[in-house]
Formats: sequence, C-alpha cells, structure tokens
Amino acid sequence: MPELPEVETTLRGIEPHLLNTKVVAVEVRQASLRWPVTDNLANILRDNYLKLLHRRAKYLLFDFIGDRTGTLIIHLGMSGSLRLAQPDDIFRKHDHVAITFSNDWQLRFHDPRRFGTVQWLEDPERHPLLCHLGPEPLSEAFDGDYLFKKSRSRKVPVKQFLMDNQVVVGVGNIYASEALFRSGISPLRQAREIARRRYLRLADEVKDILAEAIEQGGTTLRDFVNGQGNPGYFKQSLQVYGKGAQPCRSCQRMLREVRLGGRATVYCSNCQR
DNA sequence: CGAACGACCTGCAGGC
DNA sequence: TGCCTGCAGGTCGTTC
Repeated sequence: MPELPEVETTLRGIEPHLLNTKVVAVEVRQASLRWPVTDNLANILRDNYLKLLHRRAKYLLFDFIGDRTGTLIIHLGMSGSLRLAQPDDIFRKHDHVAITFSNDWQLRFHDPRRFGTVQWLEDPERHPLLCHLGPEPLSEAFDGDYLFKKSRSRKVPVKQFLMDNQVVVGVGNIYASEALFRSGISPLRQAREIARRRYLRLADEVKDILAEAIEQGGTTLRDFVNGQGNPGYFKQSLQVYGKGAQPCRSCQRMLREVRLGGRATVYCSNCQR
C-alpha cells in the first residue's frame, strides 16, 4: 500500500507533534502482525523520550533515549496507516497499537490486513530487515549509472528490478509503473538489456515522480491517510497505474495490462519500448 | 548468486 | 440477498 511518498507524508505529519515528548502509555490490542509485536512493548517504551523520527525505505524509525535506548520500527505493509488521535477517541476496528505521549497525542497504528510491522530494535543498522537495503531513491547514491551497473547480470523484467529493495528502496507498484511510462521504457524488457542513457532517464523520472508525489501528500487509492487522517492527492496525476484497457494519455492507443511477479502492470506498448 | 512463487490477512467489487 | 472468486499500495522465506 504505502510506498515511499506515503510513508514520508506520514512522517512529516506526525513528527512535529511527537518529537521530544515522552511515552506515557502503550496499548497493544492486536499483537499478531506480519511478525508478533515485540513482547512487553509497553514496559520498553514507557518513560522514554522520542529523540528522532526518520525514515529508511518504507520503514519509519522512532529513536528513543531513556532507560532503554533503541528504535521502534514501523512498516505499514499493504494497508497500514498511522494517525494522531486523542487518548479518549474511540478505537476503530483494526487499530492495533496505540502509543500515548506526554503531550496527550496518541499515535494509532491501523492495519486491516496486518502485513505491517511494529518492532523494537536495539541496533537497527545491523538488523537483517534493514542492513541489506539498497540506496534511497532521492539520495545521490541513486542515479542512472548505478542502475546501469547494477542491472548488467539481471534477466528479470526492469519493473521487477526497479521494485527490488536490494536495488533501490521505496519504489512500489504505483511509482514503478508510472516512472517507466514517463521514461518510455517497457516494463517487460530485461533489466540487463537496457542502455545506460535510458537508465539515466529512468533514475531522473523516479526522483521526479517521488518528489512530486510527496508534495501532493502521496497517493490515496482507497484508505491511505496521513497523520491527520487526510488523503493524498497524487492519484489524479497517475497515467497508467490502475488504467488497464483505457486509452494512453499520450498516444490514445489502448493501454495493456499484464502480470509481472504477480503484480498488475499497465503500460503503453506504443510509447514504451 | 538469481529467479519464481507461495505465504501472510482483510475488505471489497463483480458475477451468478 | 448471498455465495464465490479474484484482486489490492509489500516483502519474506522456500525451492530450484
């Protein structure tokens, strides 16, 4: 569900309200997520100060200091969202974790499908979930030369290559589809047979589209909301994602829909080669 | 090492 | 109205 822009939007929405406050209570109403929520999370977090809130890939990292120094990592999976509530607001179905801070904001983790993650890590940098991740797409480490070099031995379709978190993080099904359309590259083409100059274009388009989507508050397909419960507005900018069997906005020919790696993939066979 | 695929889970839309 | 199927923003673990 949430890709990088939605996670970044969430971060920006909640950070100003929570930074430098102290955890006063934690309620885990449903511990069965992708992995069990860390045992005893309430005792670990209580009385600790939130010193830094940042993002790595699609993980939100809450760095705490106090009796226990470490990081709470939250991944939103396919259907997760975080929002700020008042402690006495009524719990909605699928509000699985609630963390109350000393300024009376309560952070609620909501996730119908429960593919998300809430874990306490003492040493996140070395944790297997985080230490094998590729570069951030908006960093200087990610560019066309990097993609070109990394792709030389890869036979997978370029769309799957772009969605591989060991190649680059944060690019999911929506933005991979859109960036390939903007770049004029067929999602089906083998990663290793794409020329360097085309990867230069692709890297630029990935950066542009992610930055634009962040400015728009992300893409809301049905249930994504930011920390304040508001949707994102990038959906109106999508050109191929979710538009199978509709005319291409550029050439008017019918868009095609295929499956790649089990994911719906929409593209224009005329504009994308 | 890389590739393919099943697994996890709920909600919703569409067909009959 | 109800039942069934398939599909959805992710990604890990297993198998070959």
